[in-house]
Amino acid sequence: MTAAAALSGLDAAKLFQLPEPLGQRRIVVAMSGGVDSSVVAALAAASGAEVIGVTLQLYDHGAATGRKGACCAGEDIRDARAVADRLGIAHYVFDHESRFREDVVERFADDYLAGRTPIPCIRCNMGPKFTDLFAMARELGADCLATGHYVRRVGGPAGPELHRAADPARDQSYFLYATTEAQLGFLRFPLGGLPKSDVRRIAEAAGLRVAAKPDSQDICFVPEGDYAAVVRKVRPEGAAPGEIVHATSGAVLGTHRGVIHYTVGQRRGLEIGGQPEPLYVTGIDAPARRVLVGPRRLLAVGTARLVETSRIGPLPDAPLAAKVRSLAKPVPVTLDGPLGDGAATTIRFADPEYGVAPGQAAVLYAGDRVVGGGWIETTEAI
RNA sequence: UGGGGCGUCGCCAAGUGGUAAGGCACCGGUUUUUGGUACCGGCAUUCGCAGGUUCGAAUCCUGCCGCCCCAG
Repeated sequence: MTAAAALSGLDAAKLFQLPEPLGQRRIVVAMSGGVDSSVVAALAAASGAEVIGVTLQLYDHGAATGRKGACCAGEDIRDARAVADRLGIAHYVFDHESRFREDVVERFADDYLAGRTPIPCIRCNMGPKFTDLFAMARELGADCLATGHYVRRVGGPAGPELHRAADPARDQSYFLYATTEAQLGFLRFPLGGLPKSDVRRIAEAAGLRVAAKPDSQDICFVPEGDYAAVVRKVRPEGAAPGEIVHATSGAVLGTHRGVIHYTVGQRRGLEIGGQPEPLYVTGIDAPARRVLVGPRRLLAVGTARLVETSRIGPLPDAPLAAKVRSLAKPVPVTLDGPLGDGAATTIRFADPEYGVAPGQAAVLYAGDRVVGGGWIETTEAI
C-alpha cells in the first residue's frame, strides 16, 4: 500500500476540523517521537496544509532516554526529527527540561511524600503539553495544534466537546479531562476516531521509521518502572522507614521502607504474612510516616472530595459516571457541589468503589463525553 | 529443677501408619500511557536432630536439642 492509498478515504478537512481550503492553513503538530504523533504529522502533511512539527525535550537523564516506551527525550527526539525530514515538514525542538522538572517531576515526588498517588501524565498534559505548546503554536501563527492523543473533539451545541476515543481500548480521555475550553478550541485529535491498527498501517505505508516502535507505557521519565528511585533522587527523605499499622486494631504489623512506596488499595509489597486474608493499604499518614492496612472491605468508599475541578462545556442532564483510575470502568455517581473553575466538590458513588487513592484524578463522563473532573483529595469510607 | 505443652515452606496452619491441604507472604506472567487492582501460574522428595519399629512414618518408640506455660 502506498502512503496515498493509506491516506485515501480519510478526509483531511474533517480529520483536522479546519475550514477548506487546507492549503491556506497552518497546522502545528506536537511530535513526541512515537508512532501516534508521527502519523498525525503524516496526515497533516498529506492534507496540503503547511505543517510544523514541534517536539519538547522534557528530560535527558541517562537510563530513561534509550529505553523502549520512553518519549520526548534522546532517541525520541531523533525519531521525531527523522519523521519530519521524511515528510518534508519544518521541525523545531524546544528544551523544556527545567520546566518539566519543576512542573511534573518534582511535583510527582512531593505528592508521594505527602502520601498521595500522583498522575504525572495529567500534569504533563496540563502544563508542558497543552499550556506551553499551545502558546508556541499560537506564536507560530497556527490554525490549530494537533496531537496524537486518542480522544475525540466533537462539535456540541455549546461548542467543542471532549469525547472518548472510538477505540475504547485506546481511549486516553482520562488523562485529558483538565483540558480547558480555550485549549480545546484550538486542539485537534485526528486519531481519536481510528483504531490503533489503522494508525500502524498508515505509519508503515508512509514509510515512517517509527511504524513498529513499541507503544509508550509506564511513566515516561521513570526508568525500569522504578518510580521510587526517581522520587528518592529528588526527595531523599521519602525513603524514611516507618510503621505499618492495622487500620482498625492499631496493632503494629511491620516496618515499611518509606511512605513513597505505597498507595491506597495496594496489596503487594507489604511483606506481612500469617494473615487469614490479604491486607491492603487503606491509608497513608505521611506526617507520622505510617502506612495503614486492613482487609479489602475497608477499602469501600462512598464519597470522594475533589479539588481543583475543571469542566468542559455545560453540565448535562444525563446521569454522570466517574472514572477514578485510568483502567477502571466509569461507575455511576452523583455530584454534590459545583464543578469547574477550580471549585471543590464531592462525588457520591452509587455503589461502593474500592481502592480510591488520594492524588488520583476522578474524571466525570456523560456517556462518551468528558464533562470534567478533579483531583481526589480525600475519601470517605462506607 | 519437677509437671505439662509444642517444634510441618518466610509467616499462620491441616495432617495421628500409606506415601506433605489451605491461607498469607514472595516470585513470574497476563492486562495497562499513572500508582495499583484483578486474573493465571510457580513456590517443602520433606515434616527440630539422631537412631529404632514397620512392606511403608510427619504420624509409633528411644535419646538429644530448642521454645512456651505452670510450679519453686
